[in-house]
Amino acid sequence: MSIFAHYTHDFASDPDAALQTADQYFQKTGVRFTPLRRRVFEIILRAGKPIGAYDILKRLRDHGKIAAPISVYRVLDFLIEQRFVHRLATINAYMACVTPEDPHAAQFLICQCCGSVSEISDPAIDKTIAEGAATAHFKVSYPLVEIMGICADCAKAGKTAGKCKPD
Amino acid sequence: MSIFAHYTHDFASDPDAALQTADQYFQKTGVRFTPLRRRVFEIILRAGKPIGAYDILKRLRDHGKIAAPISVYRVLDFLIEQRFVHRLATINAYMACVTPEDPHAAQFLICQCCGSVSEISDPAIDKTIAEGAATAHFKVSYPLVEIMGICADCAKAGKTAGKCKPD
DNA sequence: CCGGCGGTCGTTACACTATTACAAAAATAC
DNA sequence: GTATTTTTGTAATAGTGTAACGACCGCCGG
Repeated sequence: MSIFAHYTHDFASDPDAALQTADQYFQKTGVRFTPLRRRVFEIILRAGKPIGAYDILKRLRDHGKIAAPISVYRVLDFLIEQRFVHRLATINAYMACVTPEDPHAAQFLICQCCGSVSEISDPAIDKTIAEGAATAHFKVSYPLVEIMGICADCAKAGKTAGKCKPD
Repeated sequence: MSIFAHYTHDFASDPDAALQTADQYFQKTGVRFTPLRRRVFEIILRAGKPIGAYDILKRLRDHGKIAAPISVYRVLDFLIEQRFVHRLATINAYMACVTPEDPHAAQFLICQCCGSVSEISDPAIDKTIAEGAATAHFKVSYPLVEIMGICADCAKAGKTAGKCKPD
């Protein structure tokens, strides 16, 4: 259990449970969770870390599915809209979020050394952003916060942004 | 004069002055501000809004310069490192910042209707992000905040995220 | 039953964004 | 003036995302 456990979504710890949650959610809402959509969501969940669109495509094909990029992007758009998946613009990757019922603004800590990403959900950050935008009379639809830096593990190993190997 | 004037960088209002500032800055620091780098910075300044790497390339070529994408990207890396240019990850575009001497975390308000981008620099946002990251023992190198939504002008015209034409 | 309708998916082609590898040229240092 | 470092050029390619169009599938009303 990491030091972030109380703070991050344990989005990758149990893909099966997450899929079940999704099944129930879509059953309840009547939104169509088709086999393709479910399959893509499962791939993202089992990746255990952010995954690129073309990696998803590769894994679809590994399972005998013939698919084009556009199929993946369409499903990603759907899953993002349904709040089951986040897009990380800085690294062009996608990761799962298992708490779509609880709409929240998420922030991401992206390690420049090891590539790991932690999702946090800090209301204080969300609040100051909302206030800053309001000052500019700007109506927020989606606040994207991607914090680049060095994670605790890499920092402990003596790594820095410029040099990702220990001294 | 916009309502943001006290709040945003008026980065595009006077390209000539910005270029002069850059000239002086690089003279002072001894960092090489080559003709190509200056030319690209000028193009970004005169664009008056975020501009893509290939648009920069096009404009270089319009002025008789034969150049490849890599040239533009190298210059962009340089300008970003020198804090004269920001990269907007969500829209793959670049825009000028005229206050590199005053290192600051910037936040961007990106209008989903008209595509305009305002740069704000809200210390409160910066502070809460720093605190949130510290809680996770994460060492921040660059906090990226890109707030998607509807700008004041478009909101006034009755536009929304889904429908970018007035009712 | 079936015809229309909206949503989903397949197929093809393409546009846009960014990088690798190596060579030439220019500026700087000794 | 030669060696070294930095910058730029050249060519090819990798990676990311969309457009356009048609087929299919489920659903609803007639």
